[in-house]
Order: sequence, then C-alpha cells, then structure tokens
Amino acid sequence: MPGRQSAERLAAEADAGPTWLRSSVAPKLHLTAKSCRAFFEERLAEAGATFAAWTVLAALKLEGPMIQRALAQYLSIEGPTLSRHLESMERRGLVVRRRTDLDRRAATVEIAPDGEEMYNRISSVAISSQQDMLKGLSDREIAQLSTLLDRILENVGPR
Amino acid sequence: MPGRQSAERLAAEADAGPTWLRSSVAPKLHLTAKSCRAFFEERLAEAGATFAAWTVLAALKLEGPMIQRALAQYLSIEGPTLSRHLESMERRGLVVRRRTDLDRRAATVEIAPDGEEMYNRISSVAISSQQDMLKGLSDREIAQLSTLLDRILENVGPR
DNA sequence: GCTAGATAGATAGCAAGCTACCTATCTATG
DNA sequence: CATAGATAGGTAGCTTGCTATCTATCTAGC
Repeated sequence: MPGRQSAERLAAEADAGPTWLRSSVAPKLHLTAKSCRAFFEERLAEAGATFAAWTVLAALKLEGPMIQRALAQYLSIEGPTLSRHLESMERRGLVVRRRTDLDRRAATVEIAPDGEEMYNRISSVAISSQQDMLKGLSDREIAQLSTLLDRILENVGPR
Repeated sequence: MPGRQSAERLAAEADAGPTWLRSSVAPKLHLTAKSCRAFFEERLAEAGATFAAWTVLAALKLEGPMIQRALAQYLSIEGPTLSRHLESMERRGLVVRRRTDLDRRAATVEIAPDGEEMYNRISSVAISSQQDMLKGLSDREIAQLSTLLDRILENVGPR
C-alpha cells in the first residue's frame, strides 16, 4: 500500500511538539528551493543576466512569441510581476512588445536581437548550473524526485 | 551505480534546447516550494497568524530563548529580515527581546504570553497543513524525498 | 589599559513576489 | 446597436527576502 497515510508518523509528530521546523520535509523543501534559486541567480549574474530574464527568454525560445497573459501563466507568476520584468527587459532591448489590430488589448512578446544574443550566451550557464545542482543523482532518482514533487503539488493545489 | 552522472540525459537535454523550463526538476522544485509556502500562509492567515510568526514561535518553543543571531541562522534568514519580523511580533506582544548585562549587544528573544497563546492555537493548523501537503506519500517516500533534497542542498551549498 | 578588529543588532534601500484597482478593449446579449 | 460583463495590461502599494552600512559593544594583542 504505497500511497497510504502514515498514521503512526503523524501521531508521533503531533505528540513530539514542533518537530516541524527541525526535521520535516516542508522547511527542507523551502530551504532547498531558496538555495537553488540563489545558486542559479549567482551563476546568471556572473554572466550578466538575471533569473527573470533567463526564464522569460527560455520560455519565448521554447514556445515562440506569446501574449503576456499566456507568458505569465507559463512562468507561474502574476501579470504585474511579469509586466515589471518586461518593462526592464524591453528597456534593455532584450524583448519587444508588439500590439496587433487583432486584439488591441493584448501585447505579443518577442525576443529582440539582443535577447537572442543573451540567450545564446547564458543557456549553457543555466544547463551547467542545473547539472551541478543535480550532481550525483541518477536518472532514476531525478525521476522519483520529480514524481514526488508532482504529487505534493497536486495536494497543495495549483494555486 | 546509483550516484553516477547521467551523460545521456544531460547531452540530450543540451541538444533539445530549453527543455529546462518545461520538464526539468529545477522549475518544478521552485514552483512546488512556492505553492507549499502559499498553502501554509493561507491556512495560517485563516487562524490569524503569519508564516514568519509561526516559524519564530515554533523555533523558540523547540529550542527555548535564543539571541537573534542564532534564531536567524536557525530559520535560514538574514538578520535584518528577522529584525523586521521581531519588531512587528514584539509590537503585537508575541515575543519579548531582553538585553542582558552579560553581552549588551545581544538581545535574547523569548515567547510572550500572547505568543504562547498563538502557538497553541496554530500548531495544529501547521501540523494538519503539513499532513495535507504530504497526503498519499508513504513514510518511505517522504524519507526518499528528504534525502534527495539533502543531496541537492549539499550540491548548491549552504549559501 | 588602549586600541584594532570582530560581532550583534538596527536602518536604509533594492528586488521580486503579491493583491487591489484602473483603463481600454473585446464579446455576447437584449 | 447598445450596453453589461469579461479580459489584457498597467499602476500603486504591501510583504518579505536581500545587501550595505551604521552604532554599540566585546575581545585580543600590544
């Protein structure tokens, strides 16, 4: 019964008081994600980029031009957060926002030449950072991790 | 060979372009942690508490009074961040900062009566939130997850 | 015993996430 | 066709993380 709820563990934990902070997965997940983010940001900063710029460029490279709403959903951030990022990225010439007559509310975001250049420059940094982060983990372990995270994500809901 | 580096996968990924964003563990880890944090914050908010207050109270309950520096390290946040939290928590009467003559620089943080009250009120919320988050995961799977996160944390370094 | 460097905490200011709300536009319906 | 509601994006302002820097104090070495 692999998916059963573990009554013993949960009861023991409730008895033991605030073991939450020390030994539980929740804070560890939190800390690991925070450290990984910092790790990526540091590496990208050395290459003159930001985390936000990287995710935007990678998304556009992978999916092609998108309107902001779709891009925000894709990146799991809210509209205003993306707006701010795009504002600075457009100022730096990394992307362009193009408004069409088809729907004059929407703005299609595309990679600009300088964005292409930056993408080419930093994609290897992102890839190697990921490799370093997962160093020593086998394919099987990475797949396990991925599955476990999916199941947790399911539990807490796509917010 | 459980700990080997997977040359095939990494090469395939580098070839395939920015699969990073879509299928890799890094963004999933990021999103899962973000969602879990939001999940906890929402539950705690319903009980009139904040995530920061919960972690501070739980740490003090578990470890006893601590000076701010130790508390910040324990919570993996920086001094100024903790200072701000303690400022509002002290205003709300949840904690007290006591300066001793032994080291007049340091401030020992203790739980105040209202903090005790809040802790008792929300600890069950935190425990049940954690249960919900891990619903369907066996002890073995939770232990696996914990180990994998530890190994990643090791790779990206305690920053 | 004095002074240089280390340490605890506070303050200021930046970044990036969020919600609430505004405007402009589109769509669907009477 | 007019208009009510939905939708795209922007603006304002909050929160919580951070770094840099300041003050006060402690400690070690001369």
